Amino acid sequence: MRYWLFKTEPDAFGINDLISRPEQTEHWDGVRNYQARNFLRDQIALGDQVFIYHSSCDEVGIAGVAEVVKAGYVDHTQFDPESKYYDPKSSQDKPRWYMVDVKFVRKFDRVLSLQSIKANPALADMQLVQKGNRLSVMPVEADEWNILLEMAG
DNA sequence: GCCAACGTTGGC
DNA sequence: GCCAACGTTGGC
Repeated sequence: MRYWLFKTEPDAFGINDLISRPEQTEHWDGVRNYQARNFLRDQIALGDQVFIYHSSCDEVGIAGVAEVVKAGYVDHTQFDPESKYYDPKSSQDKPRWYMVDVKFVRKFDRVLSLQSIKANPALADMQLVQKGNRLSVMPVEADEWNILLEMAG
């Protein structure tokens, strides 16, 4: 079992939206970056645990936890011309983009702020806090995961 | 295969 | 809204 961090803009889709979905489950579509795609397609497995991270908003940080309930499969939005995630260069027999399904597990009492994550020396190696990091799907080490959970209380 | 131009991300 | 950092595109 592995740990991950998924970024999302809560104005578009946040942890409260996940909670309100049927079965508190949603497919994590719209990832259009090859490195992140590779994680989704090749490495993220059923039962893996995921931090839901809110970006570009008032309270930037980790909002809670979700669990992978379906491993990587083709993101259908790439074939839909009406979708903002439409990719005209993708094709049914050679799909470019993948997604997973996640189910809500837990919402933190308060968002674990990026500020406090950066302030913890034990987390200095986290990919999230590296300069210029722009990945929307990234791995989290087990020890980092445990530290973050402890900080969240 | 290089690399400039462009678009996007995301914290501030 | 700014801007640094990065990924992608496309001409050559």
